[in-house]
Amino acid sequence: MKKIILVDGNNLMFRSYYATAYTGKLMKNSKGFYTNALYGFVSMMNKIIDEEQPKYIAVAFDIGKNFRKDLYDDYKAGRNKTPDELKQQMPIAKKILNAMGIKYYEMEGYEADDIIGTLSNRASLDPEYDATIVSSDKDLLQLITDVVDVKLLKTKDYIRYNPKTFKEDWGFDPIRIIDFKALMGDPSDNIPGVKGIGEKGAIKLIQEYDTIENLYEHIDEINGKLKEKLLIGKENAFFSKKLATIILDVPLNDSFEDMQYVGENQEELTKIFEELEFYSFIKNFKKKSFSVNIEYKVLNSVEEINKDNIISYYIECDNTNYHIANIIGMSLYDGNNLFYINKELVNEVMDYIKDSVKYTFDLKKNNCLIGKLDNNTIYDHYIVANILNYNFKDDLAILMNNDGINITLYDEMIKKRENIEYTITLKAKYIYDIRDEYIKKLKLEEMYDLFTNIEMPLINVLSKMEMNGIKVDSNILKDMGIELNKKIDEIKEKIYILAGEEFNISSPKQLGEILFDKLGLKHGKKNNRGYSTDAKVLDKLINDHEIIPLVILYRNLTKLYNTYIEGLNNYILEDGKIHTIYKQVLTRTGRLSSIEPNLQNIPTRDNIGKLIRKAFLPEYDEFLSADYSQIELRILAHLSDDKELINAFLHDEDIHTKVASDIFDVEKSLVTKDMRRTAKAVIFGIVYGISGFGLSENIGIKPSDAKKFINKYYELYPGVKQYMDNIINEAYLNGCVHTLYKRKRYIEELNSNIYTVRTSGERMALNTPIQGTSADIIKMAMIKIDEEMVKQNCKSKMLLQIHDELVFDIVLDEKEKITNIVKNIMENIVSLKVPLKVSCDFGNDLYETK
DNA sequence: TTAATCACG
DNA sequence: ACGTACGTGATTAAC
Repeated sequence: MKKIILVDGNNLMFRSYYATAYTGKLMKNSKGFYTNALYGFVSMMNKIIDEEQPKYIAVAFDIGKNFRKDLYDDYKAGRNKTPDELKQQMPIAKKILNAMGIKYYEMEGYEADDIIGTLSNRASLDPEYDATIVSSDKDLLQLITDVVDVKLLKTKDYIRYNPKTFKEDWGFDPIRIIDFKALMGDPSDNIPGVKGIGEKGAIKLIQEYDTIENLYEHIDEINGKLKEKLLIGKENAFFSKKLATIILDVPLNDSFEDMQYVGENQEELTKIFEELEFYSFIKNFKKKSFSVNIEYKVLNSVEEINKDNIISYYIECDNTNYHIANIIGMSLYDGNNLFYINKELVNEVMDYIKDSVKYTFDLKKNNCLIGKLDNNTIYDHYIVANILNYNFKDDLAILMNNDGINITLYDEMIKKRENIEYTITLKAKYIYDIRDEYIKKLKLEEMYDLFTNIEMPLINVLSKMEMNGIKVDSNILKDMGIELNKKIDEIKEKIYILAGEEFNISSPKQLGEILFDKLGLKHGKKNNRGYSTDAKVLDKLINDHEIIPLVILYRNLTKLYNTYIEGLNNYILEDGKIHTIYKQVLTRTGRLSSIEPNLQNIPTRDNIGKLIRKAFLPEYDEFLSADYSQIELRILAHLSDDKELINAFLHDEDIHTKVASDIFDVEKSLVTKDMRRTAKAVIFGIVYGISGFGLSENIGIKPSDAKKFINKYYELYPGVKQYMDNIINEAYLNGCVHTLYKRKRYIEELNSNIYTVRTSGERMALNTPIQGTSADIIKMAMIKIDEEMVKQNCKSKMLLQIHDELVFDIVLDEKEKITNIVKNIMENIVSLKVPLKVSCDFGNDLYETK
C-alpha cells in the first residue's frame, strides 16, 4: 500500500500568519520582507515530513476566484481580505516547496479543499493508495473514508481522525459534516446556515436525521421554535450545503506517481533561507544527519571515556525540584564516543572526569543531584540559551526542537517511558555540537563577558547556597500556626454574624457580593469576575462598616497561614532545612528568582507577618544580613550622570529628605514625615517610569498635584530627565536596552501599535538598566565574597540573596572578619560615580536582622 | 488554566 | 482622548 500526504497549504499559511500576527509585530527579514507565515509554514512542513516520512506528498493552494464565489456573492465576504503582509509571502511558500522536492497544485476556479478532495477521492478509488490529509480546517473531515484519514491540527498537537474515531467524537459519519455545516453555517466563510442553530443543535439534529434532506422530510416530528427556525432557514440550509460540499473531480492531470517526494535540494533551499534569514533551518540540515542515525554505547567502565578530551554531559532526573529528585541517567560525549550512563555509575563518572574541560546543561542542577561542585564545566547551555533569548522554560528538548532536532519533550518521555536512553543521549551530543555556535552568538550580542565573568562563576556560589539550605524550626511554625488558626476561626465567626450568613471569605466574588450587594457598601472598580475587593478598596471602606477591618485581618492571617506556615513547613526536608531553587536566568532584568519555596518574599513589612522570621535559625551562631542602601537610586545617579543626585550621594545625604526639601521648597529641617513619604513615592515612581496618574493613585493625591511633583523633580534633576529621554530613544532605535555590564533585554512591546503595550515597553526600557545593573552588581559581589571566604578558609556560609541583601550564617570567631569581607566587597565590587553603601545587621534568627 | 490577591525587593 | 509604576512566586477560587 502506498500512502500520499495531502497538505492544505493555504490553511498552513493562514494559520502560521495569524499565529503571530496578533502580537502586532510581524517577523520580517532585514530588508523588511515579512516572513512570519513562511517561518511557521516551513516548521510545519518539516514536522509533517518528519512524522509521516512520506513517499508521496502534494500541497494544495487556493488561487483567484472560484465557483463558490459565482454561486454566492457573499461567500467569504465575512472573512477579512487577505492582508498584503501575508499575500506577499505566498509565492515564496511555493518556491520553498519546489526546493523541498514537494509538488504543489493550484487550479483556477477551485479552492485548495477541492484539489485535496479530488486527490483523496482518487486514493479511495485506487486500491493501491491510502491518503492522509493535513489541515486545521474541519471542513476537510467530510473526506474521511476507510483509506483516507485526517490529521486535524490543533494549537499544539493534532487529532488523527478515521471513520471510527470521527464517529466516536461526533456521533455521525464524516460525510455528514456537510449537513452539519448546512445547519450551523460558518461565519468565517460567510456560509449562512440556519439562523438560530449553533454547533450543539446542529450536531444533535444530524445525529438524529443524518441528512438535511431527511430532516426536512420529517420536519413534522419537530415542534415549536426549532421547527420554525428550520422552516425559515430551509433555503439557506440547502444552499449552504452546496457551498460546504467539496468538489471531488477537479480536472487535475498529474497522477500520484508525479507526486513522489524527492527530498530537498539543500543548495537551493539554503539560498532561499538565507534570503529570508531563516538561519536555524539552514543549521538543521547538519543536525538532521546527526540526529537521525545517532549511535551510542551504554558505558560499562569509566575507563572507556577519553577524559583528556573536551566532554559534554547531561544528567536527567525525575523531578524538576532537583533537591528531592532521583537521577534517571546520564549521557556523555567525549568527541569520539557517545555514552549512555546508568544511574549507578553517574557518581563514579563525575569523579573520573572532574578535571576534564566540560560542557553541560544546568550545572547547578547537576551539582545538587551529585551533591558536589564541579569546577571545570566551562559552558552551561541553560544559562546561554536563556540570556540570549527569553522564551523557554527548563527543558533542553524544547531548545533542541527549536533548533530543528526532533526529540521527545521531557514530560512526554516520562509519561511514555519510551526511548529514555536514546532521548537523554541526544542531549549530550547536542550540547557538544552547538557550543561553538552559541559562544559566537554571545560574542555577537556582546554578552560573552557577562557569561564568563558573572553567570558562569555564579553557578557554583548558588549551588552551595541551595545545597546548604537554611534551618527552619518547624515547631516554631506549628505553634504560630495553632495560634493563627484560633484567631482566624474567631474572626470568621464574627464576619459571618456581621454578614448575616456564612460564605467563603476567601472568594473575592462571594465577598464582593456580601459587601457591595448585601451590605450596600460603596464599590470601586469592577474586574472580570465582579467587584474588586483588594486591600486598597477595603482600606477606603475601613470606617464604613465594622466588617471591613475583620475582613482585612482575615485576609492577612490566612495569607500568613497558607503561604508561610503551611507552605514553608511543607518544604522542610529531613535535614530540618529548606532548600530553595534560585532561578539564575529567569527574569528579564537579570535578577534571581527563588522558587519551591520562594525565600525572597518572607514577610518583613507587616508586624505580625514578620514573626514568621523567628522560625529561620542559623546553624552556626548568628545571622549577618548585609543590605545595599538605595542601590537602584545610586545606579540611576551613575547612569544619568545627574550632578545634583550624584552630589547628594557624595555628601551621604538622606535622599528622601533631600528630594522632599527640593520639591516642597523648604529647609531640610522643616521637612515633615508626610513630605518625606511623598518624596519617597516620587523617587520610586521615577525609577519605574511613572505617570502623574500612577503617582496620584499611589499616595492618594490629585493627579494634577502629582504631575507637579514629577515636573518639579525633573526640573531639579535635569540629568535624570535627559537620561530617561535618551534611554527611550535608544530603546526604540535598537529594540533593546542593556545594563552597565551589557546584559541585554529586547523589548518587543516597543513595536506595538497598542498605546498601553507600547508605553509599558517604555517603562521596561527605563527600569531595566537600573534594576538589571543592580542585579549584575550583587551577583559580582557574591562571586567575590565566596572566593574570598574560600581563600580565607572561612566556615561561615552565604545562605540567601534577596535582590539587594545577602544573608550569612556566621560562626562567632569569624564575625568581624566576615563582616569586613562582605561589607568591603559589596561596597567596592564596582566603582561608580557615587559610593555604594552597605548596612549590616546581626541576629539570632531572621526576625532580629530586620 | 487563568485571574485575583498579596508577600517581597 | 486614552490609560496609567518595575521585577518576581504562591495560594485560592473560578472557569
